[in-house]
Amino acid sequence: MRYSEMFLPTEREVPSDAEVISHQLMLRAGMIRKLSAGVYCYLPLGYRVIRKVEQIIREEMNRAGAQEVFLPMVQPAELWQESGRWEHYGKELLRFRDRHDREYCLGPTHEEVITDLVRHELKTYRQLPKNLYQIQTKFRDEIRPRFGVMRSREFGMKDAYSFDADEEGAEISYSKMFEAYKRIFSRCGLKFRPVEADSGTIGGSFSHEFMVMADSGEDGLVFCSSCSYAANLEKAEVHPPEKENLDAVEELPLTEVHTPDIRTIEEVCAFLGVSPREIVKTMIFSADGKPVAVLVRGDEEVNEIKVRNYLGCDELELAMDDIIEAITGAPRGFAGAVGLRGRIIADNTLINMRNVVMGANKEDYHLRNANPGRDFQIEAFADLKIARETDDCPRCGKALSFARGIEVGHVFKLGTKYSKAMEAVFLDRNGKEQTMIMGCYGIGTGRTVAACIEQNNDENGIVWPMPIAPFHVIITPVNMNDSALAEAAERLYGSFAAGGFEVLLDDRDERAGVKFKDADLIGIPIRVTIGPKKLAEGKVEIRLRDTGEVTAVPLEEVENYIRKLISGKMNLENSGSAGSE
RNA sequence: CGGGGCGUAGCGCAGCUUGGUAGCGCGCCUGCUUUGGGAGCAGGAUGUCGCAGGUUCAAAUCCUGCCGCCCCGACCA
Repeated sequence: MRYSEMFLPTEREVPSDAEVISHQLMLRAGMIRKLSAGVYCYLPLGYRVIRKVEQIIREEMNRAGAQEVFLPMVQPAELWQESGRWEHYGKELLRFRDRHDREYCLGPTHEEVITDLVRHELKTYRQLPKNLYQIQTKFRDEIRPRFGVMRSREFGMKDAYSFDADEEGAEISYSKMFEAYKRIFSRCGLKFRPVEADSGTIGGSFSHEFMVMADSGEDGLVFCSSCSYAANLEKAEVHPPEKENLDAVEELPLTEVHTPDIRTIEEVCAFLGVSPREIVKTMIFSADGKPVAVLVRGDEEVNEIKVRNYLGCDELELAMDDIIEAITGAPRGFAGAVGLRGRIIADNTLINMRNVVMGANKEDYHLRNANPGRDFQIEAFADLKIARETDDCPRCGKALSFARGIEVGHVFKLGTKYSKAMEAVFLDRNGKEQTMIMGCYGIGTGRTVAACIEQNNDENGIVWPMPIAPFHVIITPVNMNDSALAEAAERLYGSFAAGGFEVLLDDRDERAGVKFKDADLIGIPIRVTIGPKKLAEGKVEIRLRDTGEVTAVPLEEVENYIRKLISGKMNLENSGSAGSE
């Protein structure tokens, strides 16, 4: 490709509305342009990278035995009503009507469509297992799209769906995808980590997220310093403390204390001279419209995902002030368990609580020495808090580490959630009807590219790993008006292209500095600089984008030299964390 | 949806408080010079000042409504 002919509008200034580095660089490098909130155009440079990622995904999915299909983006409401998600998916599902007033939605994911397809065609255990995947544009009407293509409303995704006759088969399908994902992200040159995850609205029993390690990531990650435990912070389990024998601890008399306008934990601590550990925080939630009080220790935070999963509700939100007043009889800031009307559940950390401070359910009053059993009843203790540095690994008890990551892939064991609801059944070898066991497996393609940039950039721009670089090599003659340089560049360009390299020839009539800046910005791994001094010696300079290392190479050796460089940087396929196959 | 902010040339911004018909840098076009890390000089083009209504002799500027975008929160493969 000739730079002079390419649609590659680079920007030297940082766009003001781009927050994260990958978004800034994708805009500056001319990879994407925004059309509307959370909706982006991919320009040639950006789309080349997307296609590289897609190709790696295809190769690995096919290798793992999956077959590519292409499903509709526009989906009829009936299918979603059948699975129950027309009701439960919420406002993220973009719904509309056609000219006949029939209801449709834009596909945010394709479980319904694929299950419908498969139930009509697969009838016997002999036809199972099957794994079908597609690379498709999805639409989710995100409340707040942000970070460019990292969290957009319209986005590219590879989604795969497995159908098995039994649990063992489903297990195998899952682990095949798990291994394929490790290979895919390794080949993309990413530093990543699979973690246990909550399965969210997709549902199912068990899931892993593939997280690209990045400080700008939206997800908190927890992993054990000693064993292999790793989980999304949303999911990270916390072991209950040892149950202590509290018989020796005297239950002191419950006392009401006047605490004028003292609401927060900090204020209560300061006012009463106690530590947050001695306080019980009473959070009032509305679970599918019904109030529930969740108790946690004053120094802990409620993990709403855990609460939602424990209660088995669809919607969970902090209750509005009117609900708080209705069940506590006091304004926000003075809620407590004593005399509270409604369900009360408590985090495990509180199983040994004795003589604690909590709100009095009365404006400007708190209680000292509240005790469960005597003063209030707790329906159940459960793991409901957010894991912290002070918590131990739930598997081995050693210290936990925390990091941030970007979710680029997610594998789910769905079980029979969709196959049951939509009657995807087959006959087993005894002629008996069985429900198919499903799995689903997603990879965000645009997000993978953005995550890659988050990990691979410097002050000058993007630093592409070779396997997904939009071009392998850029040829930069420092002056197009010097015919010797221009001709040498043309000859190299011809031989590189014939040699199968993906090469960009910067034939623009620009000063060397401009070309160097652009080459760095768009992140091409190898730059061949053609300048007058070296050319007079029959040499060109080869500069590596990642290390900045420069080598002078004789013209006749350049092609071989670069061939070796490229294949050397492509070998991520066989590197460390790639799969075990 | 709640809170905050922004909308002026392709991009980044000033002008708005105190109304008088729009400016800077970068980019773009022409010419000359220059040519190894975002060149210099000279000349030039480019604006429904987000939209609609109102106040006024006069509105980018004041008022009202709407739209779009960004940030924080709630939400989320």
